[in-house]
Amino acid sequence: MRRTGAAVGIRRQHTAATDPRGAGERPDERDFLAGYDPRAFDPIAVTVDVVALTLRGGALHVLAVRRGGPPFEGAWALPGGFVRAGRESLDEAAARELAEETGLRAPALDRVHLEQLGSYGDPGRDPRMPVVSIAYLAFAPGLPDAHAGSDAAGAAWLPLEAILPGGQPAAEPSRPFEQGRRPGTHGGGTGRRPAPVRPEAQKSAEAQRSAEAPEPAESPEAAAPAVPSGQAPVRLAFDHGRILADALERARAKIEYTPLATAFLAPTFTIGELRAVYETVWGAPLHAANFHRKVLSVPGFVESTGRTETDARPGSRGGPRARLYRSGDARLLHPALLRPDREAAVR
Amino acid sequence: MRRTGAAVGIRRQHTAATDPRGAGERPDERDFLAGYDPRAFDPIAVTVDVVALTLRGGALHVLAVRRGGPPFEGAWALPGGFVRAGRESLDEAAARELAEETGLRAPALDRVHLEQLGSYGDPGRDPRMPVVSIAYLAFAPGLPDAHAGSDAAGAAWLPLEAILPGGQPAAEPSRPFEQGRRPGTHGGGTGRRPAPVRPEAQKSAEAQRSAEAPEPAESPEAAAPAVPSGQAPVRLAFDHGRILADALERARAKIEYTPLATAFLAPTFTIGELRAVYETVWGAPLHAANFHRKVLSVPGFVESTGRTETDARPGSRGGPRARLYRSGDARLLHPALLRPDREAAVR
DNA sequence: GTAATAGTGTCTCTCAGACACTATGAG
DNA sequence: CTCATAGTGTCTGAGAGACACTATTAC
Repeated sequence: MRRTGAAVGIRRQHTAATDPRGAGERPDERDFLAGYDPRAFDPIAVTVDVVALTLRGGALHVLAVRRGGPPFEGAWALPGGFVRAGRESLDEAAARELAEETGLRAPALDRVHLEQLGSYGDPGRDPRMPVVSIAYLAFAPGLPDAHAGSDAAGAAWLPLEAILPGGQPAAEPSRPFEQGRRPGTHGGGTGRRPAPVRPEAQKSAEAQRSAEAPEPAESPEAAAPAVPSGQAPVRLAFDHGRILADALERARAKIEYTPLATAFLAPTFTIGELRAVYETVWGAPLHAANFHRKVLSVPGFVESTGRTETDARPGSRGGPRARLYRSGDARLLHPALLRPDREAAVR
Repeated sequence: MRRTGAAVGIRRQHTAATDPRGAGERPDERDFLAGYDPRAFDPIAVTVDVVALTLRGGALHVLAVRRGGPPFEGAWALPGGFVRAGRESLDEAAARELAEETGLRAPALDRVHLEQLGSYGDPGRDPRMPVVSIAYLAFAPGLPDAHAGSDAAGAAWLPLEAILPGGQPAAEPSRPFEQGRRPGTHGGGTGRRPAPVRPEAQKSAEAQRSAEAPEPAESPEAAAPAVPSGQAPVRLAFDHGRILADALERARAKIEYTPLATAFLAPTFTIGELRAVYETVWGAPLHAANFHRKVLSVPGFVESTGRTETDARPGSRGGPRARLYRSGDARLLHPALLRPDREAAVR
């Protein structure tokens, strides 16, 4: 029997037994009436949760807020909130939540890519009441520290590797972020290319917090988990771990056939920076020369600005000034970039 | 609904109505109340809608129900209904709706692929009240006539071409279902089986009602549209037209990289039948010889049964007996099948 | 100087697409 | 017989991946 990833098998549900509502009458009638008085039904809360991804110092980070009360008090969770019934669309609600948590305003916010990821509504996912969450996925360029926004007890960018060690579903031999990048570990994670492991990615987790990306000023009163320190996997509240995993897989797939990787970068960028995005999100090193040629060969992916890097280049180890590009007008990459590996994902 | 005594804040969130984004007070306090009594919020109804696609006589059909009351009384709509709060997951709700509408029971229903498509929650999409719909997409093998299920005034399989003439986004020169086999065009294609396909699809609208798919006992009072007669595009109720368009695009993309096309077929099938699925869903003719080789070369896509067609082959105009295959165990096609042309279209 | 990067050239292998061709069976 | 299909052989062009190589800059 087929069925891919998120597919569900169908089982026959029976419901009659426990249905407290009228037995004889046509369900449609009930629905009709319920349509006018939804309170005849058990209420379901509708929220949006946002998985906002960004790159800080060469590592993927996700925006998280600290919960100030039970359940999961003190735990990290995805930012989100209730949809304002009838007054905003789901997309608008997600954008609003993102803006509140990041403190971004219009101009900067426009550079953020936001798309719907999926909905989560398993019974019991919130112990208090039935809640359906519509999850959104956001790609943002390097952002300043998260605002402990208006309605967030504490917000911070957490390194993804602290939450999803190894990187994700579909157990692959290639462990994206942690493994293979550490000095002591065996050569290359994927095994493909032992040498060119990018040092940036390597030191990212630590180096970042200390120097380039000092963690956001923690909400003072919150004593609990500061930004997690590398090793022990952080468990997100509710089913947010699963949502995050789904989001990561979506992000990895999406940059294959769309130019959205550029959404992680400044308006102008070098091919090397773009390659770093792919390497970080996919968790695998890419062949620099071929990547370069490939990107320039896909119509509409990037367009030249005619300029080159001029200022001091952070972390540069030397080399010629790279040319600067901006995002092109293509919405789909054609042909798509191919993720290395993939073999294992099939079975 | 259950509530736990000590509940605090469902999530840092302000109550929608007030949302003073209160200066001093901790938002979490308000959350406390909000989480505790969701009725403090304007209620949002949560429903699932199912886009069930099947192939009947060489044309894509979608399951639809006729609305028995306002709004959109008499119009066709996607089958769907309210999620039973706290007692079923979204997936289960979708499966339940599909079962009710198709009248399918366990064994047959297990062969149906069902996956979440996306959520729709624009304000005003239902004139009566705020409703968020989680849409599902189903691929089903040729199914019998739709049951006027327990809660459906009338249910029927409508030819997609009657609703989305021309087929959908990305307006292509290739018109999916209507475009005829151009004599002189290379062998295969939508034009493959000129006899069965064309006329069928064309007359399907009428023929179906009279012979092959007699409309489910029409809801007597509903005078409105019988199964739409070919030409005038049917407008679905609510935003279901857009949902259907999204579903079709998803289906077209999904069969590229998953073996889900086989979900439209019987447990065993020929390569020619499989190709007909692709041609119908993509609305474009494929090169028969290359398709054949390609399918057999993708690991895990199909596996041979060792048998060949034996019975009378409907619509056959001669030729050798085709070998029979069944679906393989791959979840992803590797490398993927490529859709002809491709242009722009991204969400 | 060394080391690392930007960018180009070019080879090989895979695969998609096109065509040619044989074999089979319905009418 | 004709004609449409099932299935195989094979060529060509595009493109991915690998490697070699030059040029440029930080240290």
